[in-house]
Amino acid sequence: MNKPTVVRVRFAPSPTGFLHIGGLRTALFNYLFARNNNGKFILRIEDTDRTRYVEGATENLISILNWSGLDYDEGPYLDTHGKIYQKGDYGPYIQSQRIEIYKRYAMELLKKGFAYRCFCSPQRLEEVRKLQLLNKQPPKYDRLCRNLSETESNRRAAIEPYTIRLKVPDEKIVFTDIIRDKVEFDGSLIDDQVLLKSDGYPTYHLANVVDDHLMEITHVIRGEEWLSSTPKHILIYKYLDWQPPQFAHLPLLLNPDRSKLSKRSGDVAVEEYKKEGYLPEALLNYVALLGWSTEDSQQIFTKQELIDKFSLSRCSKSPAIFDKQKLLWMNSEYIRKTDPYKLMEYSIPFFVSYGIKIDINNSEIKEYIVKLIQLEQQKIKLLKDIPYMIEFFLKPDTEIEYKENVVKKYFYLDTQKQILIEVRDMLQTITQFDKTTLEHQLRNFCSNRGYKTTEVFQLLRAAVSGRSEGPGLFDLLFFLGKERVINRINLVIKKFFLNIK
RNA sequence: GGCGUCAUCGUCUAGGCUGGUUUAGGACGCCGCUCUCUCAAGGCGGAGAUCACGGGUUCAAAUCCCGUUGACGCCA
Repeated sequence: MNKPTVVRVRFAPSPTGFLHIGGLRTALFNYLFARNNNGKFILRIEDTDRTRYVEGATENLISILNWSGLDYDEGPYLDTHGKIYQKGDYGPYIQSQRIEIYKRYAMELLKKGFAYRCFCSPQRLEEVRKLQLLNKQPPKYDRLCRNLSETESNRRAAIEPYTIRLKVPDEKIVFTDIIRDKVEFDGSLIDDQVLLKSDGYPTYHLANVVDDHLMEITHVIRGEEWLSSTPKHILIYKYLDWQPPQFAHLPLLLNPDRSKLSKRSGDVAVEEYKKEGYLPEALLNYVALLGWSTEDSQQIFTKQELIDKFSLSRCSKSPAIFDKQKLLWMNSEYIRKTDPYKLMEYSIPFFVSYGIKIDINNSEIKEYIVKLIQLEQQKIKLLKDIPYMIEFFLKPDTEIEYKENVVKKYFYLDTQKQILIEVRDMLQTITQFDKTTLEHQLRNFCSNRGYKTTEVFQLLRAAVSGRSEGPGLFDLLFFLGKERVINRINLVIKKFFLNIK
């Protein structure tokens, strides 16, 4: 009886820093594939390369993955105190806690004759490599230790450090990739990969294969940079008598200069996008379109649509450049559709870093901010922009910043002063200080006195906000309130027109 | 250096398997007009791709085949 095969996929990052945009895309595709197939999505931490380990990187990875909304079914999680705990029947999910397992399989390979001990020193390896490069040969281990007799190998193992290498046969290794179809490699050209390092730690290749098997991973969905090492993995499966999973190698994500997306050029840390005020849904939606598309070229997807419509067969093979402009557009699309109350909540940390203190226990001020956000919602591209866009509603009248170009343009003519005085006096008489009344009165004011609306409205805007752009004037005045409006006009008259007759 | 992968507007891509319905479709960006108290958003329109190149198969190729080139990745 075959048990029904449940789709199981994993995202297996190395904790070497922050979660990378490329990593997020890989995680997303795994997530979508799992959810689409009613399968399991697993997080595994591949931290066996101790030289690249960064303190706190695992916690970081988990928390940013959490922020992105890609929930997984098994793996390490963070508790409320930020401590790691693990959940799932296939654990531990952190490779550094599985070292003995890898050792065991390395030994099995050794025993079966599919691997061998290599006693070559790093210095000798380096010399061999140099010589090969000099002769324009591909740098590759010369297999010196491959033919050591068993007794010789055992004898030296007792007294010398050694690594364990895979015996790569001189034959063609062919496999079918879901995205790329048939891929063929010549075994005679592949290096005898080190599986177990002299310190007893496994290399990526061994640990990865062992875990994928033990965790019953059915589909390996990863970046194209792993395509060339796949034949080695296939070999390990074969030698251990295991059924290999199906492979799908995603096209690479590139910098605008067409190099592999890297930390060196541009922002690649998901953390950075969070800090800039991108919504996770927008980031995910954008990244989903890098290497995947629907036939009708749909651009905006809900998460559920993404899950329902996703399929590996619609993934493209060619690499994609990460285009920040389009991401920005998509983010504003999402912000426009987000509930203003949520936007208010999301924007609080951005107010803090902007230097505006908001009393989060004061529901009145929060309501007010929600209204203000609503006024500008169409224009917000990043959450980061919110404080700047509405700060003049929140600052005391005396702290309004008057832009230089505004002062030059609006606060220097005698007629402008006159208009301000007249408008102020007119506004003073309005008892119903609401939008419709304001609009009605201001338009009447203009037509009665023969002023152009643009002239008066922009002048008023400048006087109360210090800017030449912003929300509609009547909204602006209404949400400021009569008292502050009058006060600000007076302040401007005093401050800028004092020297004018 | 070897091996591998890829190749449609500046960018993301549809179409390619099952050749003609494609004067190659959509999205971002760009430009213009419009709406308008401003900035956006919206509406309308525009520019932008000899489908990398060369050869073949065919009445017909972006689509099938072969080769070349380029880009990128991996191996240290």
